[in-house]
Amino acid sequence: MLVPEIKIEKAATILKLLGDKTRLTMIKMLDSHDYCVCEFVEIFKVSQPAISQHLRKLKDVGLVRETRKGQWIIYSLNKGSDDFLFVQNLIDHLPNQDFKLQELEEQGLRISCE
Amino acid sequence: MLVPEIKIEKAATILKLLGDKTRLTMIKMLDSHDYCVCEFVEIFKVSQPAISQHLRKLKDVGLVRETRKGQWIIYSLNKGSDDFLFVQNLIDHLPNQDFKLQELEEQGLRISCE
DNA sequence: ATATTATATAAGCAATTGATTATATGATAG
DNA sequence: CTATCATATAATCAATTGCTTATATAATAT
Repeated sequence: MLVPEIKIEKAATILKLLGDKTRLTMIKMLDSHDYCVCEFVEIFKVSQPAISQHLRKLKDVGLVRETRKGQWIIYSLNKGSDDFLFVQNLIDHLPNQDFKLQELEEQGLRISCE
Repeated sequence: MLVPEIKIEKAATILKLLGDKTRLTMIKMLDSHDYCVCEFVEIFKVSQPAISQHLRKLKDVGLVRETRKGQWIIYSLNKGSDDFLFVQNLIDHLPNQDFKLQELEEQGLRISCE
């Protein structure tokens, strides 16, 4: 056994969650650094509730954590998750999404939650 | 870049497909050896059309191949797929499912397509 | 040819999903 | 205390999903 095992049911649950372009991109983005909800809203061009609902699903399975910072809530990868390695190995195959952050900065929207 | 990259969209499509317990188990099983449709029907306790539909989805994204062998159709992993490494790395985290084959053999159902 | 077996496709349906709008909660600023 | 800003939750809805049954296709056996 080369890698720690994850139960099929749990793996299917995680993969179903990541089988959505928005959530998969979020997770890849969070691999580089943390983001607040309002930044995701700008980036994905969907409503704030839609973003909150995606983040809630990711939080419910333990893939992300939230930290309040004043009026903002910052989301980060939960690297302590039992299944983190599974997810990490997976997102290592995906192209870096830092250009999204750059786009945000060019629009002056990054500063909003600092 | 440590591993070949896969586009976010393609990755999400594959992960959505594998985010189903039946299909994820099928792919893991096929990592050990090939199966015919009728064996999957016995193993998963769902209708034959349900199995055919799962296999069709896996075939449509290129993860499996089919080979006719008389009246049976044998499915196998498509190791030539561009995304095979992505899938392989993923299923390496899953527990072996060979016990399902053993159950089949104990019921005398394995021999049916030989 | 006809019957049988294996598989695929079509149609229908209940459950789930991902979005929206409306509203509630919670923190900060005046 | 009240207004504002950030986020979460609730309600709703159209689209998608995964199953079923019915039927079609394709190969084998008699």
